[in-house]
Amino acid sequence: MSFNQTQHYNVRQNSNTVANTNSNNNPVPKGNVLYMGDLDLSWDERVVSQIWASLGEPNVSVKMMNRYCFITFLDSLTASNALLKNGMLIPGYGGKRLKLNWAQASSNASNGYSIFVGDLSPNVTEAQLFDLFINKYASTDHAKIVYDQATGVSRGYGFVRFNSLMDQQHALLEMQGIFLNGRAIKIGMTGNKQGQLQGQQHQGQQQQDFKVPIQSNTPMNQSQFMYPVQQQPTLNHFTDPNNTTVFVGGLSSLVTEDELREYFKPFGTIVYVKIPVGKGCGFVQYIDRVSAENAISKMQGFPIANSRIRLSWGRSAKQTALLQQQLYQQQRQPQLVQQNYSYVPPPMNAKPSNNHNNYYLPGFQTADASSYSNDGDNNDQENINVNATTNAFQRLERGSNASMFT
DNA sequence: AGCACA
Repeated sequence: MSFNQTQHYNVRQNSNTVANTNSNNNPVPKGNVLYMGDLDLSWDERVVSQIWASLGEPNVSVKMMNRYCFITFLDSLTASNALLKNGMLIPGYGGKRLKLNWAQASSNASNGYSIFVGDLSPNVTEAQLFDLFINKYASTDHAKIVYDQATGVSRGYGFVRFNSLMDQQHALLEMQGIFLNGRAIKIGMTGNKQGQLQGQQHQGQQQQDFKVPIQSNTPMNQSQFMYPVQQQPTLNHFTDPNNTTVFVGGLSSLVTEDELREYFKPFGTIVYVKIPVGKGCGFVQYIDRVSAENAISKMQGFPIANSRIRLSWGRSAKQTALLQQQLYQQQRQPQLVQQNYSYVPPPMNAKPSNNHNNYYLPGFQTADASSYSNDGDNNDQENINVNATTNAFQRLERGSNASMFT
């Protein structure tokens, strides 16, 4: 194919450097924005700007993502020239080389919309993960689990990609805490916070993403779902409106509790800050939920010391217990109790639904009682459960952007 | 990709 012919059409004029090489990639130039990858974790916008200044391009704007960023140049000509420096050693930054490419169009859905899926049981396969989502979201198109290069063992997390933004957004809310092979999975946004992938690059390790033809999907009645049945219909720590604790992941061991407090002070009154030793994480509890929500959405990915923090809701045993108590009092009807998590086959007639009543939450039974009510007489319990959870969702949906559920 | 303290 004519890669080598098509790649040169955006070339610069003053190219004494030019010629040769570059027989690789670089398909379609997109305006004046370049992707820059393989960044050192300690680099922030300022550092990257300095690098470009030292390369003779002082007028760039830098948008940091996780380990990569986007550089906007004055015009596409400047960007083209800059791209020629791909692979060049960065002066003064120890063996680091420039890793550059054209940025993808920023508003593209062509790469789909991904979510992070964590806390996976090590034996979960990509096929299983895919099934879990395709059963509920028709636009699911990829599931990928990250494996340790050396051992081949699952690292316990992966990514699921949708073609539809709606599906991604719904999955962020609805799949939180769903059980898969006995574990409550954790859903979060992928690296960048926008909900869209922007600069998807194909580095060397473009592994075998799992892609399942539609007809091979597990039918609903063979789903791998673990349906938790608990004494109480609990809101999980993501959905509990009383939870005001922020979990801080990716925290450098250099950071002290006092420093962490300073970073999180602007968002509201802090009850306490805790950094357990050796865990690489921390906890910040606010006096109210709104402050915590703001902190999570505003500080997501913020660089502290030599790393970027990842924020999520913390777990608060106290609050959960309290809430359970309240709910218990509303509905003192101690039947239908199964002590621990147990396998309950999904409803035979289950189907994807836009109805909140069918959201599968941990400790929450579906509104369709057919699969588990063995006494035939449906009391009010399910309805109470459904309403409590639905209300929680409505509260969440009103004042939230997706990134606070990561 | 990590969830403590009571």
